[in-house]
Amino acid sequence: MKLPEAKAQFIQTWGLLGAQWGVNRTMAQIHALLLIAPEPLSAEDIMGGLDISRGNVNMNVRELMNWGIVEKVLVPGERKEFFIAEKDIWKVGTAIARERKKRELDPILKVLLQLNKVEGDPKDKQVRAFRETMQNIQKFAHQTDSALNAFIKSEENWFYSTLMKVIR
Amino acid sequence: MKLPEAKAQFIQTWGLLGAQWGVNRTMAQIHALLLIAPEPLSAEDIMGGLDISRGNVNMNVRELMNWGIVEKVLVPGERKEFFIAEKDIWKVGTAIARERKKRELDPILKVLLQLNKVEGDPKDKQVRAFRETMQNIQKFAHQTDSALNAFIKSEENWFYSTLMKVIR
DNA sequence: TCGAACTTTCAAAAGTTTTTGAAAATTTAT
DNA sequence: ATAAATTTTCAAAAACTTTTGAAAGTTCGA
Repeated sequence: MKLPEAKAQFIQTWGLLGAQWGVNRTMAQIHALLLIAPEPLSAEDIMGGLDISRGNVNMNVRELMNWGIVEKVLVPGERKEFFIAEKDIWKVGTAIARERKKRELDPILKVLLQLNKVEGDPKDKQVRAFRETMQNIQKFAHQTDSALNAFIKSEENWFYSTLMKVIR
Repeated sequence: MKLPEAKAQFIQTWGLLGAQWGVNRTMAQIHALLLIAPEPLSAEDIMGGLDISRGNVNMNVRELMNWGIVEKVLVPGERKEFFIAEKDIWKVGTAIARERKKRELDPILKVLLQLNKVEGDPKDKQVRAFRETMQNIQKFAHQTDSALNAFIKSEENWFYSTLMKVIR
């Protein structure tokens, strides 16, 4: 396989992976394109490289910047804005974990906290069973939360070590 | 909050969480409904409980069974089939991790293996940079893979493991 | 201040996923 | 063997998400 073909393949695979990770496909593809670009790319480069519209580029690049894995750079002598991707894959990984945690785990932790305060006779089997289920889920969610926080904080060798601690 | 309200709230929250985890919302809601049901539920109970069609119930219950977190049970004297959810949340967690790994990580590992075999002059900066990026991603992906495998394999009852942590 | 270069917005169009429900298939009781 | 009960299928409809592209907004140099 030659380089251009390999690049195209990577962009497409990264896009598919992103889609399954709850990242929109185009956003992941833009990230891939920037990740393997030797130079900063302009909005137009991205439009051309992926064959997508200007608005689409704008929207997704903005989101990538929100996630903290792409940034704007200014190229001397150029009026346009250029973009580069974070190349340290660990940082990319932790950024994704952070975003997902924010979107996914934090809200349920909040609701679970409410739900095991459900009113009712503690002698009622139904009430007891419900509370127990909620408490179990809460414990699980908290463990996951701890593991993710440790991951986000750690710079190296994250999940394996944390996970071992939590599971053990 | 009273029990019925709490149940409704839980179903709705679990559904939203599921949606963000790449599980279809209805599938997650059916799982939630079964998780807090004191008795096995029939297809009709689920249709009524969530206000969805028969076909929808059938399809999503089947998928939950594929994931190994819901099973069919027969209630003596009843002709219908009934369903119950796995109540051990740790098992549910590992099932989800297993499915997601299968869908998400395994395919990219396969492609990455191909991609750092890209042909080209090792003196070419472009080729070198590309290979390096691929190798970094591969390393990251492999570590994630190991971590997930450890998580999935750990058969330990999660309750026991938390208990140990609390006691220790 | 003007206008060219560039970026952002957003409503409508295209694409994708999920749901429905009626028909077909299967199972079970008699 | 029959028919009633139940489950499964699947094409079409509905709901949801993403993309487009033209128009509005902004920035910057002269």
